[in-house]
Amino acid sequence: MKYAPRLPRKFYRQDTLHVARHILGQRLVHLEAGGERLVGIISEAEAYVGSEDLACHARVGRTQRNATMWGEAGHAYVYFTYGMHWMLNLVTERAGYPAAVLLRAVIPAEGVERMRKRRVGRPDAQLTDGPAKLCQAFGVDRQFDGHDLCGPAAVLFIERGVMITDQSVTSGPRVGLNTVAEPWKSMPWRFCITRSFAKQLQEEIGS
DNA sequence: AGCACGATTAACT
DNA sequence: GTTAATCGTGCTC
Repeated sequence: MKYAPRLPRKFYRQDTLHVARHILGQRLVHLEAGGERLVGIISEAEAYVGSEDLACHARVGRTQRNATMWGEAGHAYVYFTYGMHWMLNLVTERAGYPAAVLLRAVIPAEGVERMRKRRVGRPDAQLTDGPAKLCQAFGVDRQFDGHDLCGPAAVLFIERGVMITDQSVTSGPRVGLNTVAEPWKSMPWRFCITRSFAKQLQEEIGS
């Protein structure tokens, strides 16, 4: 069995908005310790760009929690919020500049049984359709903060997937920024695959 | 040492 | 539509 190539570090070094837009259609992969291979096609992502962006964790400066965002591109920034949820981000741009892309949803493609086990009682459509849900389904938590997605030992990384044309992408304001000041609250830095194209992808996976 | 809150979710009305 | 759950984090005292 031959797998698609993994996205190289130079991909993550690009402008964060570009990465957020072009991560759509790529494949999030977790090679579990037990040998299981989990894959999801990325269908929604958001950009968080620098200390000036008042929605970005970097707004408070560098802390122990957000330090990974200041590091080299191509690493995972995983943080804990709301007392119970983990969030997975991909660090972007140059080292020393804090920016990342939040993965908000994927379409399950491989290892669905494992995801169902981690998300007991949920219908398949709700296995990975939220940033905390996909972390739960993929078993992503604190231990992956700082994980090198591009290193030879990576067990969490992004594989090349399908190209998504502009007509199959929507963008809009980021989600959950209730107390964030303008203009940051309304910047259209959230990117989604359209419903119809997502449906098409799901049918291809199912067949 | 104490406190308010969050890049959410699930279960309500 | 609203709200409780639940705790690490960063800020204040």
